[in-house]
Amino acid sequence: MQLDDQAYARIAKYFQLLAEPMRLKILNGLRDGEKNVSELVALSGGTQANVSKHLTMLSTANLIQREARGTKAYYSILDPQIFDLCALVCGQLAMQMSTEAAANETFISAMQSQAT
Amino acid sequence: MQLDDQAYARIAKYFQLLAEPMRLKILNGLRDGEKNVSELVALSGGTQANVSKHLTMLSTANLIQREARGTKAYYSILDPQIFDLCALVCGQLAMQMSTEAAANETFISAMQSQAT
DNA sequence: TTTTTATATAACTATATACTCATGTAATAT
DNA sequence: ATATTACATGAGTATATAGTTATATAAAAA
Repeated sequence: MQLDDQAYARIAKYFQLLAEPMRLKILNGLRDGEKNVSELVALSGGTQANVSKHLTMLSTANLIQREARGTKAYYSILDPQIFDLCALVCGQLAMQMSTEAAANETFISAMQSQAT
Repeated sequence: MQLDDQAYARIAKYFQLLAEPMRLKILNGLRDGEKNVSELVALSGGTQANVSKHLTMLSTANLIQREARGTKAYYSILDPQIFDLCALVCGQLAMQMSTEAAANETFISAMQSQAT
């Protein structure tokens, strides 16, 4: 696939949105349906200002949707495929970790067999 | 899914690796097999120092593999699933763009029908 | 109308990171 | 031995961004 610089920039910007723990937490919090800002603040453990900023970012990028009802603002996932992305990464990391675990075990038993 | 803070941090770091145009370009350059640094420098249009740094990062994170042969260093993709990630994002962006395009067309035809 | 509740945002700080330039290092060639 | 080629890396700079604090805004309640 041949991509121009603008395409790389766009894809990178998309990944950048997912490259923050707090945003991932927020997105994961929205997995089972819409939540308002206060709920997400409680759920994430972040400050109101910070959560609100992340929500604005995600909303601007059309990853989530905002709907104001009364004094509250409800956010919801726009494209659930985000979770496919996260699942892929999780699988990838799980594999890395199990590989490391296997290496550790090898290392440990090697150490043990060397022990006097 | 309940994830602890460390898990979010790890997933975020993984996405961070994919959140740079130059790294995406390099990874895409490795899609059809191993390449050495000079080849990747030529292909990406970056400087040798910068490409080398990105390669070190990707290699440290076990996204790619390094093999030195003579004075050259050949890099190759370790887990081709990265491309699944990119494909998902590309699909997502394509959809966004077509939505925007549709909106633009609606806008344009609305404008045209208003024209005197 | 005043107060309260819920959310957004501006100003600021601290940190991370992409990049460049210069230099180090190691293998091959002369 | 010296030079060359290929790559890695340290130092320094510029920029982006996550976070905090304080404040603005807007709807609902008193």
